[in-house]
Parts: sequence; C-alpha cells; structure tokens
Amino acid sequence: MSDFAIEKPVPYYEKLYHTIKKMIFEGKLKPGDRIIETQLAKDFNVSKSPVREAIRILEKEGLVIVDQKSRVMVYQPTMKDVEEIYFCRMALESFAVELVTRIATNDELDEIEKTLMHTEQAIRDSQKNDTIITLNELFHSLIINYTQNSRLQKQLNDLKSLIYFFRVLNTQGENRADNILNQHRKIFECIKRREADQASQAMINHLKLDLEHLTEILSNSYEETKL
Amino acid sequence: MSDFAIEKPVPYYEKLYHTIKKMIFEGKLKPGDRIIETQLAKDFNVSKSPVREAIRILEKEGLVIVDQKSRVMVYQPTMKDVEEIYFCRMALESFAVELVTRIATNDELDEIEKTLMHTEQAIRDSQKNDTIITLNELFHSLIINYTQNSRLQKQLNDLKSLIYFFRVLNTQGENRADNILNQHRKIFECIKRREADQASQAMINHLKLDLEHLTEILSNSYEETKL
DNA sequence: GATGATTTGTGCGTATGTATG
DNA sequence: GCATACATACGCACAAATCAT
Repeated sequence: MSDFAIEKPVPYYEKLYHTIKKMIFEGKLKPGDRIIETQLAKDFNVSKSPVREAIRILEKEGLVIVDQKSRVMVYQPTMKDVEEIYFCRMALESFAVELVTRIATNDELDEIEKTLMHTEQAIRDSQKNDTIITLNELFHSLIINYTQNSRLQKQLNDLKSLIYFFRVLNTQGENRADNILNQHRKIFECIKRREADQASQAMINHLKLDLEHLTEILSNSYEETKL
Repeated sequence: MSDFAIEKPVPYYEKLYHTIKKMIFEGKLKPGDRIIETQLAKDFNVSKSPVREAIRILEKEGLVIVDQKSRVMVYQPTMKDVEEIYFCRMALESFAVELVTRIATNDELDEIEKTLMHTEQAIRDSQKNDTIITLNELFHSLIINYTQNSRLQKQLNDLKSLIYFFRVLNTQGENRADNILNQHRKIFECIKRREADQASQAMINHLKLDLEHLTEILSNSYEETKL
C-alpha cells in the first residue's frame, strides 16, 4: 500500500476561508457584523492578502456581502432571501428524491431507514436538539448523495449555508421534532414503494411546511432580528 | 431626474474578474489553458494581488480550477460534469416553469410568444446562428426571470457559464434550430393553457433532448476534445 | 540523473486614497 | 479641516516547482 498522499500545504487564504466560515456558523461573527480585514489579519498573524482572497470566496458564496463603500459584512438573509432559497431547495431536492426513488439500491434504502429509526430513538430519549438536527440533516444528505451528482451536492450545501443560523429555530415549537420525523417518514415510504412522483411531492410539501414554520417564527421575532 | 448615481469606482479585482471571464467566453483562454497570474498582472499593468482575488472568485464559480500544485487552469468540463449540470438545470428550470405557469401575467406570456415568433422569423430568414442562439437563450431567461427569484437566476447563470463553450455545438445538426423551436413551442403552449405539470414535463423533455444531442456530438468529436 | 537558472505561486510591509468622526 | 480607520493596490522577498544544461 504505497499510498504516499502528497500532503499539499494548505495556503493561508484557504485556511482563512474555512476559519471565517466556521466563525460565522458558530456565531462568533453574527449576521450584519462587520468584517475588518486589517483586524482579521492581525488576529491570525497573517498579512491582508490571504484575508482578502478568503473574503472574495466568501463573497461569491454569499456568506459575506460588500456594501457600496467596500465594507465587508456578514450576510443577513431577508425573508425574501429565505423564500428564494427554499424555492431552490424544493426544485433541487424534489428532483433529487425523484431520481433516487428510481435508482437507489436496497442497501441505500436501509441506510435511510436506519437514520429515521435513530431519529425516533433520539426523540424518545429526549436527546439534545443538536443530535436531532444532525439526524434530520443526514436524512436530506443521504438522498442528495445517492443521486451521485456532486454539483447538486455543492449547490445545496451552499444554499443551506446561507440559512444556517435558522436550523435551530426550525426545530422550535410544539412537537416540532415529531412532525418533521413524520414528514421524513412519508417521503421515505414513497421512496421505498418506488413511487417517484409521490416522493417528489412529499419532499415539496415537507419543505413548504418547513418554510411556513420558519416564516412564522421569524415574523414573531421580527423586532429582534430586523428581517 | 436627480438621479445622482454614486459612481463607485470598480476595483481592479472586479474588473479583472469580468475581463478574465470574458476572455474565457470569447475563447481567448481555452479550456485546459493555464492561467499565469504573473503574466496577467503584466498584461493588464496591475500587481498580482487583484489578479489573485479575481482568480479566487472564478475558482469558486468553477470557471477555473486549481490543481494539486496550485496551478490555475481554465475549467474543462467532463461528460459527467455536463450531465450533472443538465440534471441541475432540469430540476431548477422545470420547477421554474411550473411556477411561472401559475403566476405569469398575460403580458409576460405575450413576451414569451413574441420571442418564439422572432425565432421563427430568424430561422426563416436564415439569420446567422448567433442570433438564433441568443433568442433561444432569451426564451429560457424570460421564464426564469418571471419567477422573480434572483437566487434561481444566479444559480442558473453560473451553471450555464460552465458549459458556455457548447452553446454553439448544441445548435449543430440537421434541422436542429427547428427542433428546438418546436420544443420551446410545446413548453409555451402548456404555459399558455396554464397546465403546470405538463409545462414542467415539457421542459424536462426539452433539456433531456438537448443533453442527448450534446452527448452525441461530443462523443463524436471525442478525439479532439478529450472529454 | 544532478544542478543551477527561471518561472510561478505565496505572503508580507508599505503607500495611497477615501470615508468617518 | 484634521486625525483615524480602513480598503485598495503595489513591489519585494521567499519557496517550490520546472526547465535546461
């Protein structure tokens, strides 16, 4: 096994890209916060060049925005943005699940089913929210991965990044976890019965409900979030 | 009309991004060509910093790729890539047309119809291929725009960029322009009759045929293009 | 093959211009 | 206006890869 992987030294701009992204996900940089390249360069003991390159990538990804005066800030999705993103998710994921219904192997179906069972278990055990969220995301990821379309995966990953903050909000509410699980189950049943159209429709319904739920929660907390 | 647009000076990195992109579209930089930042910096009389930032954006967009040794090259789509991209287009555009069928105003329908008539005229007049290609693309653009979803527009724009080279190839062949026009007509008829599902299906069929046609042409010229 | 020269990418410090208070 | 903070861009230094001898 002469697998001498060439360990390519990761350049600073790439490391910084990941680091800044992580800081946004972890809330160390909040939506609307300014990003000062000088400051970041100082914090990480690097020059501004790699910081700027990292920012250009994040800008293209949509995670940071640059205003008229070239000031960089963390992306703050508007309600319209959220709707647009969900619309795209519906398009991509409904098509994906339709395809997967046709081509998935039985092993792959088992894998999805296992995830649903783990989720059920987690809810029953009153596991902390994070675990359940992760399992829910795994459900979607499995379907997307089974299409074996890497571009689709990338597109959906980027879309989800943009509303990452809301993943916790989305699980708030009475019996919310159970509701989501039931919707996932419905989708899975369609897949298992190899009913592509129904699976597709079930996915759209699921995402529509997700969006409605999110909309409601967000409009309730309008004052704080200033969407 | 006190429209004092603040003329924000466009920074070099942004200009360079557009310029390089244009060079790729115009074939001055061909798929697989190396991009030397030192060279570009010299050519445009700028330093390497803005060139590098432009490259990071293009890299994120997928138009250039960076190999293991950090060498930058123009993206060269593989057959698998083309299929993946078309798959995403099917998902997004079929969903888009479905929505548009439901919400488009009559004026908007007229606009689409007008485009089809212009195309017919252009074919009858044996206009040059470019005109017809532009009109065909306009057909798709109109539908996408009428969804009023800017993110969808951006996603599809980026996708189309990645296979921009093939737009000419796609119109090659016996009666190809007529065939495409007929498929567009079918889609439009569904929209006009407000039959959302049929419109969606017609769009998928259209793109499937496009992909098949492209696949055939590309596999014929396999030797030259090394896909 | 080894080795020196050249090309190229990575990253830094500094200068300049612009906005903000 | 003046001072500060910041983004933009440049030229240089260094290192790694490539090429020629």
